[in-house]
Amino acid sequence: MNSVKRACGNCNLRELCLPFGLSNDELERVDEMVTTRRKIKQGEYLYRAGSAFESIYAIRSGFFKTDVLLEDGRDQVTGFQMGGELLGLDGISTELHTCNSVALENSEVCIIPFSRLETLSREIRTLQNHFHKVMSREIVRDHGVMMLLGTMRAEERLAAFLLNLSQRFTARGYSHADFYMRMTREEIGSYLGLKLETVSRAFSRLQEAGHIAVQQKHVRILNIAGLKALMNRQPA
Amino acid sequence: MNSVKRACGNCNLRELCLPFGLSNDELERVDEMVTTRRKIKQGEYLYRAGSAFESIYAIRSGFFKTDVLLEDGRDQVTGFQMGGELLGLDGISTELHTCNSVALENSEVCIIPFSRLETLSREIRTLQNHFHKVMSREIVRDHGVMMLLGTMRAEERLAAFLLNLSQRFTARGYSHADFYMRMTREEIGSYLGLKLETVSRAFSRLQEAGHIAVQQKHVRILNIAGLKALMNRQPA
DNA sequence: ATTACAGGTTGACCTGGATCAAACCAGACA
DNA sequence: TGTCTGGTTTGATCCAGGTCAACCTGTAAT
Repeated sequence: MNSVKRACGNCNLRELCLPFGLSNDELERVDEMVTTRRKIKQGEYLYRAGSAFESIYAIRSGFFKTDVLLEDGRDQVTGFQMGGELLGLDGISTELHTCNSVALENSEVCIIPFSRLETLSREIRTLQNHFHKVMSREIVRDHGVMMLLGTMRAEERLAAFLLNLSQRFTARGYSHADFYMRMTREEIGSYLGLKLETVSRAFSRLQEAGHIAVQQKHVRILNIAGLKALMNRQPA
Repeated sequence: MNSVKRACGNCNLRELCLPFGLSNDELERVDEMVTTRRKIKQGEYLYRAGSAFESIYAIRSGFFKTDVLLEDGRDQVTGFQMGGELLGLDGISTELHTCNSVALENSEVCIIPFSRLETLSREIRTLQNHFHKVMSREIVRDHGVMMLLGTMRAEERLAAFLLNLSQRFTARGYSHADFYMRMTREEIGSYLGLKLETVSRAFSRLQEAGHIAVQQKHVRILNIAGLKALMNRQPA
């Protein structure tokens, strides 16, 4: 943990993150709310299911996954998060975290005490509205995953996944067509409702079809249109 | 559409719905916000994907489903909603609805203009916090569905689904063990990521195992513990 | 009562992805 | 430089659920 001044004002993720669309004045007030950061090493937990919820977290750098697990040991990755995205929204409802959040690379988050966020968003309309939009966006994203898990075949799921990553990398100023994935095949599989072998085969088939070039975690997208077309194929 | 006075104060779903935990004073102010209701006949749309978002809706009576559809015609039921639950939260993010909402029986909703809800929740802390909890709960629910779609086998999915319905009916004062389902096998299948035939077979197998008694849409739960145990079985 | 029809059940067969098993590869470390 | 290890790829086989098809049931209209 370390405290900071001018957290948000200087952050280049500002426009992707919570302070989106705020005036300088308002930005300063948000800065007062976000006084501490926390570094999380690769493999460490940001929070665990069942622990008390007090804050949400904005990713300043790095990469995370969230997962839930059943009593019997089965688990499901519910999302991968990158810079500018918020973690911990699931904890608001019961004031307990309902999933685990693990850093997939060395990362840093800004700590946003939730009660202060509520106070401030009673005072700043723009902040309030934007926070609501962020929560709503998470719901929409989840519906997309449900769609994917409920109706798509393995290759379509992977195509959808890669397109989504690509688009999020683009929004952060990275190449849309050439990136390293931080997660393993098994984690991708868990997220997509597939086994790691199936994920691996799907990668191979997309490569054979000339849509992508893969080498371990390094992916290059060669034919975006092809991937998109794949997603909209009728099943069977 | 018809206007009403004392919408929430007289509503027996008050404690399940948005006004949860409000004082009488606050309740009156919420009443002023919720001035109109709307009846939707079975099969009619409350809203459609792509239409402008202006309000969220609280279900006063009846039963709904929401679904998203892909260009190619495939669709996925993303949820079933009953009295006291909110509809339309997905629309906040883009100010366009992202799914369709259809009444599965003759229903009535209270219209909650979203901008007024934001105004009021800047003034009433309890309302603000409760609204955040409701949104967060939706995210948690979605994670549950992702878990179900990603890791469970057909019978487990159906067991989880029935237990969830049972629990929600209980919260509304209906029998936890004896209810009519408003949705078809196909709709259940779409929600659970299964074909209707598989849903039908799963019903039959749960019945053979003595966990439930089914006759079309009428379900009786005979062995809750059995259903719960089923959900926590290791796959294969 | 008779018919029509949407929804539900059941059977037979097929297939995509799971499972099991054996290499393979790249980076870490001695 | 070799070897260890966690992750990945690939092959062979299996099976849960999909697909196709026939039939049943309850409701509602005539």
